[in-house]
Amino acid sequence: MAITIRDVAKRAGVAPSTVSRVIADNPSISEKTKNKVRTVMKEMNYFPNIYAQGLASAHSKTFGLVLPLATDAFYQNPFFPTVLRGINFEMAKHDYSILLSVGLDDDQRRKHIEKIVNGKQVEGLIFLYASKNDPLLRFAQEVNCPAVVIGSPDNTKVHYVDNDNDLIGYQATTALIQQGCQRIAYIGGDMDQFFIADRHKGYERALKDHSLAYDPKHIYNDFAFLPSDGYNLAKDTLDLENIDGMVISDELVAEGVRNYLDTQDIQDVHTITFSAYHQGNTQSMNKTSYVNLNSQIIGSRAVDILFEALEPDQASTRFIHEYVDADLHTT
Amino acid sequence: MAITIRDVAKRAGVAPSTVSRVIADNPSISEKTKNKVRTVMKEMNYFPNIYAQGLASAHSKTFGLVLPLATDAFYQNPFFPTVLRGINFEMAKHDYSILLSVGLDDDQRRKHIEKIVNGKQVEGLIFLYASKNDPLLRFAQEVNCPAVVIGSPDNTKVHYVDNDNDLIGYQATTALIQQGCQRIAYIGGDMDQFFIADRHKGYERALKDHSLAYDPKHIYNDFAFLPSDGYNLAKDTLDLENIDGMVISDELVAEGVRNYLDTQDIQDVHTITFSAYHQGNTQSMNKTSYVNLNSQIIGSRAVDILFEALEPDQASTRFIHEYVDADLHTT
DNA sequence: CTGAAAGCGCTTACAG
DNA sequence: CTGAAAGCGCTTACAG
Repeated sequence: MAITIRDVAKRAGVAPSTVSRVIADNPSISEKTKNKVRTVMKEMNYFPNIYAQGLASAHSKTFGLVLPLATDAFYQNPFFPTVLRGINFEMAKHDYSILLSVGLDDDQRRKHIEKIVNGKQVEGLIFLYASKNDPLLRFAQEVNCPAVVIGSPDNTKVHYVDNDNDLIGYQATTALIQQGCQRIAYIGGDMDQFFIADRHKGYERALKDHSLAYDPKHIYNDFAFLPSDGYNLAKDTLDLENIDGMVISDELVAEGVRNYLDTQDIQDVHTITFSAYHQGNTQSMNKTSYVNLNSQIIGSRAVDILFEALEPDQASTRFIHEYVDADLHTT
Repeated sequence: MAITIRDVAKRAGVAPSTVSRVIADNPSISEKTKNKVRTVMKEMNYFPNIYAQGLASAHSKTFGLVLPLATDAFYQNPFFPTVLRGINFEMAKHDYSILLSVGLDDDQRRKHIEKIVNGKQVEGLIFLYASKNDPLLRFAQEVNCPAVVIGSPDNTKVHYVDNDNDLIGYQATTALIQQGCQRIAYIGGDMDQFFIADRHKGYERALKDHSLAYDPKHIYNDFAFLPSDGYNLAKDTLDLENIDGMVISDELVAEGVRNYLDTQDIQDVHTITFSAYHQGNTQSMNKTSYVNLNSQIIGSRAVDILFEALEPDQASTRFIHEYVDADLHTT
């Protein structure tokens, strides 16, 4: 049917094994032979059968990407495409592919992962979220499948990459304090999300270090991560009279809040948020600061770590916990 | 190394070919044998090697999912996770996997697709977008790779699924007219996007059919699809004095527009938009209508069509162009 | 209803 | 620097 390595070999006047080595760019093959074989491959429009390569070499050259449930607000956030871009960038370098693992419920997702991991369709897993007591992550650990989490899971026996959310919460809050804010609110969201809770910790510590009182009334949670929610939050819930600064964990929420402030022409409230990807077009507005999370870098680092984890020469089991630097942009 | 079909066969006291047939649930194997073999497979925690299956059977059991460039505003829209949910739902039924094809530029994306298609890593492609003169789509056609587009491409020689955007543009506009609107604006966005242009056509036709004048001043384009843009559009650009209804193509933009209207307490302007997935929590507001696009169904239909296209018994080449019904919800 | 055998298209020691 | 041979772990006619 399809054209195979034998066909190429025959036409090029070499052995199939030689063609195979040319595909792998094996240094023991002479440039002359390589050129000849490559020319023939082009002529015949030859492409190696990936499944045959995978079976023979025991390398599928693909990673599984584990996404949250498809209903998750996660997908609305620029974080997702940005980190995906980073992952893709790094995988392309290594000529690896991404197999998606979604699923309508945990059971379905687990079965799928079980199948692709045990069935050797993937060499490793990238978790695009960190959640409490994740059964899928536990499974990966049980079967000893190399895995890296993007985020900070409640489980240290796994590789992960993240921003240092405690630190950036601290930095963001400190930035507002240095701009003169005294009554700073923390607009979190779901405190069950580790990054929300960690940034909150940093916020709290920053207040303390600068001798400002921590006031539970200034902590806002329990709303979804959508701009309309930010807008409505500002309109209906925030006690704007008693706030001169806000640390807003989610950038879409921050956008909604700013829209409201603009509408009401409220000019004396500073805001700072955390941005996966800073679009050039955003005019740097007055009293509007942000922390660039460099999420694309998080994605590529995750891939790098997975490749490291795949190296067989690691004497000991160790887990890489890496924090990607974020940069503060104040106005 | 890993446990294979031979190990299972030995332990179960049958031939490897029998085990293979049990895996495939081949009806020619007795229930008794099936049970015995299945028990052993469980005991030994056996999972078939997917690459070996794929190589031997010439079925990779995976489809490639072609995404737009990672920078695309597309990812911000609920359409993406919703359609992904539909795709996943349908693929899970058939026990198929999804291989992602992203890429930082067209060249990289094309090379990757070339590799996975020619290398038999995927049996078909699902395009999650329709764009003008898409080189990737053209490539799929050239190599005769089964493909289905989600959206309406400028190319009829391919399968596709979409809403009937002309029709729903018509229906949405008519709904506003029936609610008494006379000066209806069309908030589109990028007229290069086929769905924006098609809904606009329907809008224009509805006006005509109801003897309302088409006024170019009422057509708004050239802004991005983000809620903040909707808000700012309403604030700075829209001529709200002369508008009593708006057909807003993008639901996030619509959200921004409504936020602005609420703020200004403008109550006499109807809006209607198109929604990929209607969240239950949205209180049905006054003069706020929507068209449910049933995007999840679009996703599952795309998968079904791809499976149909894979059937070898199709005598003639034919292309399926399917429109998924949308439902109008007025207030 | 089941088994023995060939084959899918590669890679990789091994030998030279 | 290159080739012959075995093997990766399955599936699938073919035969009985």
